[in-house]
Amino acid sequence: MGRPPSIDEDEVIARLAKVFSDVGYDGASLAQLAEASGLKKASLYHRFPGGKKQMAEDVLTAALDWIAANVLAPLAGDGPPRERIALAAENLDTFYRGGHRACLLNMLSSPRNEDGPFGKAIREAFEALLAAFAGVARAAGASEADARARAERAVVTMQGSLVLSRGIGSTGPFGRFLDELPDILAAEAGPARSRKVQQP
Amino acid sequence: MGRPPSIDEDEVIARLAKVFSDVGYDGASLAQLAEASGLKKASLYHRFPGGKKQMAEDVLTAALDWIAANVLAPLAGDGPPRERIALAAENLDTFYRGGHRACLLNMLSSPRNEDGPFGKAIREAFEALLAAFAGVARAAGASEADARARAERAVVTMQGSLVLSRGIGSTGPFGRFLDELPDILAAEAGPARSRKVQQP
DNA sequence: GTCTATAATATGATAGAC
DNA sequence: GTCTATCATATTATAGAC
Repeated sequence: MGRPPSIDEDEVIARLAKVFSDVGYDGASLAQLAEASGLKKASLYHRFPGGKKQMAEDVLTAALDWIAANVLAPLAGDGPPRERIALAAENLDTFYRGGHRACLLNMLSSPRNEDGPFGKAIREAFEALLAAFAGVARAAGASEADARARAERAVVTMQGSLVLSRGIGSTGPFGRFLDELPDILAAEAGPARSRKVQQP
Repeated sequence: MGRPPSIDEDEVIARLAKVFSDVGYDGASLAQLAEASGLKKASLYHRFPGGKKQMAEDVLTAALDWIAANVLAPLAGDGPPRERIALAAENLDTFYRGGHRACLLNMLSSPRNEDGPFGKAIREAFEALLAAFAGVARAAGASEADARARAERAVVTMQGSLVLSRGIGSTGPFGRFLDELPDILAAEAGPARSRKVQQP
């Protein structure tokens, strides 16, 4: 048999993920991917016979699996909704490195979803996240329509805060998104309480 | 003298802008840029001696000028705040083609703002937009801190809704952002009115 | 100002030794 | 399974005619 793997597959995927998250699909060259992974180009092709496209696919799949296990699953749990949300927020913070890492769903997106090799996976991932957010909002007492609106607001705010954090070079916006996530998804106050939000 | 310009410069910039918005900086090849602009590669280099980098810079500058004139200026006007916001929203709808076009600030972003040729312009553009939004929120009666929070929420929602619209292949999220923009920036109700939002 | 033709390099990918 | 060496192509960019 050949040599033993010099690097764990999960570690290779993790290193490739950083490159794709940083510079996107087109921006990632094989030279860069080889450098980052610690493998030579030919070794990368041995592990990913489908080439760069497969690398990105496997990276995306691994990311979505992680999100499914650490964000979607907690949101669908059976504890108090706000506790589920807090756990999901904590894991999103880990996933996005506190806002330092861009979202693959944004970095791998193509102009029209249907084109591009990842359009279908990206659309399904967004829809799964929307469904999970809506589910916990529903569990917190929102109507079906309100839950959907809250879920969209959560996804939109997450993506937008990541874009702005990268744009201004500060993780502030993403941090504030995490802080606000519970109130975005679960009604802020009981039915009889007066509001204090949006008033100085 | 040489031949007259076969295509108006503004039109060339507009066509290049579409390419960069669609596929980003790295994704845009000179073959693609030449095809889209209607000029041959050598003619593009005649107009943009700095090459692809200058094309993207000029495209970004033109976009930011348009935004300054059609979004920032209206927001800083002297009419009723909600009218200023309505005009800004209308022009943002035009600029982003109803949500079909991605934001250059997102497509040209680099991992760390400081790297990349456009980081400084992008950061300044975000800050100018934040300042303009905060200004109109302030004019609508918000405190300085509340105005800043509302401005950030507006920028974050705009960027996030564009990302989600592209991701799911529907302009719905961006359309809803435009609808909500007045309430994001200006207090929704007078001080004495009870709330109806976020309750089914 | 635009074009055809071409240069110089980087890219994605493969062959074949160990 | 990893590597060095290489291939074919696409890329950015330039030269020079009109």
